[in-house]
Amino acid sequence: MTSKARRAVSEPSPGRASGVATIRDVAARAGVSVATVSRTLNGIGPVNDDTSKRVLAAVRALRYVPHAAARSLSIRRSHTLGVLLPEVHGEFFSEVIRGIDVAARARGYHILVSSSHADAQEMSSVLRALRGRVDGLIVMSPDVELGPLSRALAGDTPVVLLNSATTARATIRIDNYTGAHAMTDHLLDLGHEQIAFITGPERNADAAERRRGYRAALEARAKRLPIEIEGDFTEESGYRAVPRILASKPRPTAIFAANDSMAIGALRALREAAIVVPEGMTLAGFDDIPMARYLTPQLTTVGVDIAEMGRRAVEYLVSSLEQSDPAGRKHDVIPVTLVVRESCSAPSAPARVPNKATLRSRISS
Amino acid sequence: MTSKARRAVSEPSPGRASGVATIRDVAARAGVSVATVSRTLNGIGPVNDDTSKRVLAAVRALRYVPHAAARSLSIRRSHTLGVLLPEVHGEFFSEVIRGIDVAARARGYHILVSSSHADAQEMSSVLRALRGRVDGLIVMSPDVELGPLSRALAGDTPVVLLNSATTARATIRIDNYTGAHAMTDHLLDLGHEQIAFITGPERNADAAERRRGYRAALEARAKRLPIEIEGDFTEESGYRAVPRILASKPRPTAIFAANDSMAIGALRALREAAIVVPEGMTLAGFDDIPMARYLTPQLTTVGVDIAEMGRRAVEYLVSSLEQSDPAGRKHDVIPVTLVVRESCSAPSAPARVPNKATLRSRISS
DNA sequence: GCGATCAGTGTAAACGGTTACATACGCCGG
DNA sequence: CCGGCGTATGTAACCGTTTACACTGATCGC
Repeated sequence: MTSKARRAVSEPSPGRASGVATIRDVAARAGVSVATVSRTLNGIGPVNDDTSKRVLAAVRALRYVPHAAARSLSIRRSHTLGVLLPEVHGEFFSEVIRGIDVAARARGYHILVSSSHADAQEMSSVLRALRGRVDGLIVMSPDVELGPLSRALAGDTPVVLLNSATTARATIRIDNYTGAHAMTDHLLDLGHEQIAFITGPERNADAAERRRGYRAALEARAKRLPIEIEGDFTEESGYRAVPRILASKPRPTAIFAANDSMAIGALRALREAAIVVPEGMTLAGFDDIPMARYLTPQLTTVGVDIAEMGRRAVEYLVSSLEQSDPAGRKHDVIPVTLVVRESCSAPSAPARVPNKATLRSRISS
Repeated sequence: MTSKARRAVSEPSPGRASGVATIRDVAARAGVSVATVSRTLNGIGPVNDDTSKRVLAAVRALRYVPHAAARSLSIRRSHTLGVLLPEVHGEFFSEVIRGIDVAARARGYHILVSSSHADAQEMSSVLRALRGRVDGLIVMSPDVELGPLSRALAGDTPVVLLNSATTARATIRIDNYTGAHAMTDHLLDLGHEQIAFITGPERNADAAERRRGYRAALEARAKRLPIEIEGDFTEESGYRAVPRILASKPRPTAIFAANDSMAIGALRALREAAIVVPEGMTLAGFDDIPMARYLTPQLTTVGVDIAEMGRRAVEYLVSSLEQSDPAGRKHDVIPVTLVVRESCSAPSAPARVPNKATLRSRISS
């Protein structure tokens, strides 16, 4: 039994020699049991007023702070939410995190962030490493297929998916279809007949929905066929799309890019081609990233309340975590707004934007 | 002893009835002890080849994933880094996180992010809640005083401060002084004699250094007194600064804003006053946020490699964590670059930017 | 032929909390 | 006077890992 001496058994480190105080040190100092300390600190069960005071005094004296890992192990809850993001799209990203963070902290949760996951392989491995670390997950993976993801999820961890095309789990997504439809309608209303659309990446769920909205609007109102140029959500691809758009005949009078980054690229290309926006070409984007209103001309686009998406994700997760009520699969849709600025006008006519002010209209149900 | 029956003692849940497999389940299935499983999985100590195979097979069969909290408790290490950020400055924020995240994952660490801390009070409480959850901290708090912060830090947790004015801990900061000095020199070189400076918030460390650089450059080269207008890093404050600048006499021919956001605000105000940049007024910023190159005219500014700052923070933290060598207090400075674009020219002369291309020059040592 | 060394494994004590159950006491109604 | 109940507290099992130490054979040098 010599091994028992490895640590002076329960001896509450008299000289504060070792690192940090534990609940046992506090108990010893307050002259009570660890149970009482725990009860006092967590406000559970009846504790005498005097006792409680002594405990709290000991806590302060020892600068005691409970050890989160120990607590997690015991109560089987980490009060932490995992946030998995794909390759980051700049501004979008920080907004999502901010929304999630604020909502989470308000509910007493921390967030563990992991971004830039190239492939499903890497994502699974991160997912695995998260067991025992998080109580729930917020996963944004518009590109990645869900097969590997589902397999990596033990199944007992609640998950909410952001902008994913699936019904297998709870999802929260942007109303891409309605947004794209409304923007296309707006352009049609202005009198444009040839509206080119720069698409997003092939396998991206958001991109697919936006294209669907564009096509549906065209089909419903005009007899024109869609004019689609391939893009991949990068500014560069927007830039490259322009020559091909200008070459198509009849030449389009409006360009609708599936996201703002591509619209920015297109704007650059148009400027280099000495085409003035909106007089020579109308241009619209999607997302309303902060930069959109700083462009010259200010970009007409579809506005998305990104922080709201994060907020709702947390809300759903926490409530399904704290009530044993499973809350079922929820499929929440974030409404979008049409944000009309300077970059659109009637074909071959000057811009007609009231007072240069931004005009926002809610378009989702 | 009836209480012992609370759980069938060590019985490895035969029907997988309970939640998830533990190391004991794996051990039972492989016909070995938990120690052997642990050794196999961690590659520590000698394990027979056959045994190891059996263990791994059991792991796969049971879809066993080690429980992070239990592991943390035992090895007293969470392999997680805490990242505390102040009220978020949009783009800056996402870059820092990305830099940190990528570097951390490369070294096998996770990151726990907490942003938007209004006051020191709130920050301390978060700091406290992090004990047992993180092995080290990256804290960015240019405004907050370090008193409360230091007190909240138990002292045993390694910390690296980002952009803080202190020598009490390891710090990594941007070379604000040199950057501001170089930009002021640049404007002087162009021939400007009256250069107005829009300051940052009173108690912000970055802001103070930038002002110091501006003043030093003026003092060294010109006989002119500094012209300083108060700002607070928000776009709005940049906007409001312009009328006051235009009113001062002799009227300045150049504006140097202590960050890009304020420069953007100033640009808007100048446009509304029908003053063309750079012909009617030269304008410069600081940070080189992504938006800077999309403005019209593109903004001349001081470039900072933000992700690099995150990377170095992780590097320092991890190395001081893994070697018992404390590595001492390190004070690292991130070099900056002068990014010359369209928004600056000689007074009352057209812009003279070579080919409209961006010109970057490293200016820190 | 024998102690020393070493590979391979098991046992059980930590890690620092929570909490079911037991205990002790005071007070109540009958 | 006694069973019952509520309050306040202590004891120790448990959460799921890691790892110091003990143990068993086999191999080796001399």
